[in-house]
Amino acid sequence: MKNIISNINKAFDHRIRLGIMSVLMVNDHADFKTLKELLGATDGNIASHTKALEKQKYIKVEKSFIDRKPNTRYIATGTGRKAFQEHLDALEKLLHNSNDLGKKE
Amino acid sequence: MKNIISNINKAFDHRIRLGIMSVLMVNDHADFKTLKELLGATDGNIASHTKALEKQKYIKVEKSFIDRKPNTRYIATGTGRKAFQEHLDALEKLLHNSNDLGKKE
DNA sequence: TTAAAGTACTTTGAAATACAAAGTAAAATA
DNA sequence: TATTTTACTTTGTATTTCAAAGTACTTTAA
Repeated sequence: MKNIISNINKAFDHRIRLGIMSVLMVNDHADFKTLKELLGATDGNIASHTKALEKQKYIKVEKSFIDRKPNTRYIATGTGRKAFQEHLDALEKLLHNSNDLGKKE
Repeated sequence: MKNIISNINKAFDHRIRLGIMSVLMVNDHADFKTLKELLGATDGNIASHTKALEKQKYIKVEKSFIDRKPNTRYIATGTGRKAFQEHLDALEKLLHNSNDLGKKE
């Protein structure tokens, strides 16, 4: 490993994306409105952050109509789950392991 | 609590700032070059991220000369340590607690 | 002793990202 | 039928991130 943050995934740097992934790890899906409320974010915010995660193939979108109204539902992909888990492991290491300069690796 | 990420500190969203704080939590100080090497970042990068943390009073800077060369040393402040610990607690909660939509809070 | 190379940063300005306001389109309500 | 609400999407600005270039020395080497 070259540096102590090399396994921290840039895609999860932002708290809203962290929140979205964290919700989608425990629930097999969540819709636009739910994410918006859970995260206290604006519409445009949810739209752009989900789009970013989608672009990375970390989540996928399913559009349908529920009660005649459009519904956008987000689901974590296998790739996304794996990437997020690896990110969490990296975080764990960064935070609990020694970045102690006294120790040589 | 209004939303599940309300206690996540925006100042620590970025992996480089996360890394800097994490290093400064276990070591009572670290200098510019050390941070740069540990984090695999460029000079300008370290300069701007430390400046951001400084602006928040989360770290402080001590400038001196070591072997006739300028040396910039960073130290986490009490405020910074507290804020970072709270951030970690919030992360812990977000990641391990239930954002399970099946459960009402 | 001066020229070239290295060290330790800081500044800068372009590129990428984040944001909320405004826009769209259909549904519910009055 | 008009008005409001719901569920998003688009847009333009504002902010942030980034590394290249700049500054101010110090060290080495001729």
